[in-house]
Amino acid sequence: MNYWLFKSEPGTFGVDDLARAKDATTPWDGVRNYQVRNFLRDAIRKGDQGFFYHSSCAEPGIAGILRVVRAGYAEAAALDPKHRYFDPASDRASPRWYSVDVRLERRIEPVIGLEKLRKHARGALSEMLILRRGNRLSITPVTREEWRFILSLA
DNA sequence: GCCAACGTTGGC
DNA sequence: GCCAACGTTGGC
Repeated sequence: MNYWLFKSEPGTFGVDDLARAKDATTPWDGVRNYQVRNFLRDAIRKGDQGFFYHSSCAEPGIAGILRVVRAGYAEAAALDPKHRYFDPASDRASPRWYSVDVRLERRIEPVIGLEKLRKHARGALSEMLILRRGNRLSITPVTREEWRFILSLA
């Protein structure tokens, strides 16, 4: 089983939105970066866990724990001409974009803030991609050690 | 294949 | 709103 960090802006879609969704489950869609697309298509498996990270907001940080309940499949939004994520270059036979389904396992309250994570940027979290300057990937891998360490901060 | 311009991201 | 960093685009 692998661990990931899923990043989203709560103003667009945050933990509260996921909690309200049916079965607290949603397709993680809208990814338009090829490196992250490859994670969705090839690496993220059913049963994997992830942190739900809130970015571009008043309190950036980890706000919940997710479970992947469906592995990568062709992103539906890219195939829907009426959807804002529609991409005419994607089709069902050879999809360009992928999504996985995630379910909210639990919230983390209070949020484990970015500030708190940074305190360990030279220690246990020295390899943490989210702490790297300029990192823009919306999904990043998390090691088992990082996962456990961060949970201990909660 | 290069690279400048542009758009997006995300912390502050 | 600002700015740094990065990915993508498109002319050449």
